[in-house]
Amino acid sequence: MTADKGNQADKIIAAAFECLSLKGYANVSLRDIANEAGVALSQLHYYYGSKKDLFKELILKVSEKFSNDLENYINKSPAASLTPLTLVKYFQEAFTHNSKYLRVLYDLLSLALWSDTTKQLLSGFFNDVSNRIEELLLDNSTLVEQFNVYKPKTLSRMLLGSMLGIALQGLFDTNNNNNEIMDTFNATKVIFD
Amino acid sequence: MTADKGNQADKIIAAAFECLSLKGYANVSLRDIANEAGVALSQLHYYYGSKKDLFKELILKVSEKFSNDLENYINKSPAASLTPLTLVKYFQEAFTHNSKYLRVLYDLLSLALWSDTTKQLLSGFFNDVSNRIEELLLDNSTLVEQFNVYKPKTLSRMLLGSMLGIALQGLFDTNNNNNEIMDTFNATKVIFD
DNA sequence: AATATAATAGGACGTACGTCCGAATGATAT
DNA sequence: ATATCATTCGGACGTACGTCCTATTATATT
Repeated sequence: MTADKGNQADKIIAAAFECLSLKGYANVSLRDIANEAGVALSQLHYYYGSKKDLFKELILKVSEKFSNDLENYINKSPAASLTPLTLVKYFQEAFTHNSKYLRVLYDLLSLALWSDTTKQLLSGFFNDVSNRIEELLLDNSTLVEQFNVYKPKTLSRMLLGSMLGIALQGLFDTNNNNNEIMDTFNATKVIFD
Repeated sequence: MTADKGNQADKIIAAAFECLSLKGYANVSLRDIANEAGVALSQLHYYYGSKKDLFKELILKVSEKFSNDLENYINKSPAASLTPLTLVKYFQEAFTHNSKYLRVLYDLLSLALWSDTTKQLLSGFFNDVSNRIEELLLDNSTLVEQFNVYKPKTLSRMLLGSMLGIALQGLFDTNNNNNEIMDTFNATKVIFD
């Protein structure tokens, strides 16, 4: 999502993301984005046609980035320690170092509450991530046994939901006390005791 | 939040809520609200001064309603069965019968990501609810013992976060399969096994 | 070098928005 | 009945927005 000099279209998307992470969709105008990108307003229409289409593209980029990040995080973990806790650690890391992305994700989610096309895009993203978590669960046979009352799909959705909700809560901590939020993430480990 | 005939100010707030639940903050204009309320546009300025102040009022009303609902739900549960699972059941009920309120809550949350005054309002609300959950936890001495590794405050935040996240996820289920979401809520019970 | 195509910029267009004024109406007190 | 104050309304004002047209500049093709 860093600006690729020379590629105007990417520069615009990157600027859109930057604006979004600073002010949120409701407060961002195409003029803001054009300014941030250092580009004429009309360029946005030239490359993306409409505001809707521009943000459609942005959503695809953001969810792709999230999926890739998660995948990389999983892959760099030693296979021996690959558990659902990997997911917890990933969210802790994301919250600490990429809260900007989390804010944008939630902003886009709220957008999707009222727009069917956006909803479709993001529910696809949710499904992808949730399926990936399900794979993690299934890789661990003792876990499957431990939770055999619940379907792995259900468990993975529960886990993902918890992560998202705790992170969301953390974004509202006015004291900005990261320790408390990390502890809250950690508390989900009671699930695997 | 139902329109109180004769009280114009309340009628306007109720209309604002209705519009919000249908279209979301970003897509609602003061003219929409005035129409919904059956009132002249200028009345909104007369009673609330500005759009910001109107929604500030609305946020207070909505969070009050949430807190009250939860409190009522807790109180009508038999004391014997008063556990954190009460919270799970409350969210299941809210999701099934009051998803409109949940949608509005998330919309307002996303608003708060970018507005300090809104953030303050809603983080106060979060704290209230989280404190109430903490009381529920503390009432159950066996639970306190079971989870003595984690502070009750941390556990309550984890629980609330999980509920919010799972509900959020549910709002994006395009198949609208309520059974799956209820199962996902139920899966949080593994915490108390 | 000449020509065609793509990219960029400036700026105009209509629209929808939040705000708020001034007049009309209703209610209340003297 | 008159005066005072609160309430309601229609509509105007300036502004900011998304869209898109036209002219200009850069790039590629012959």
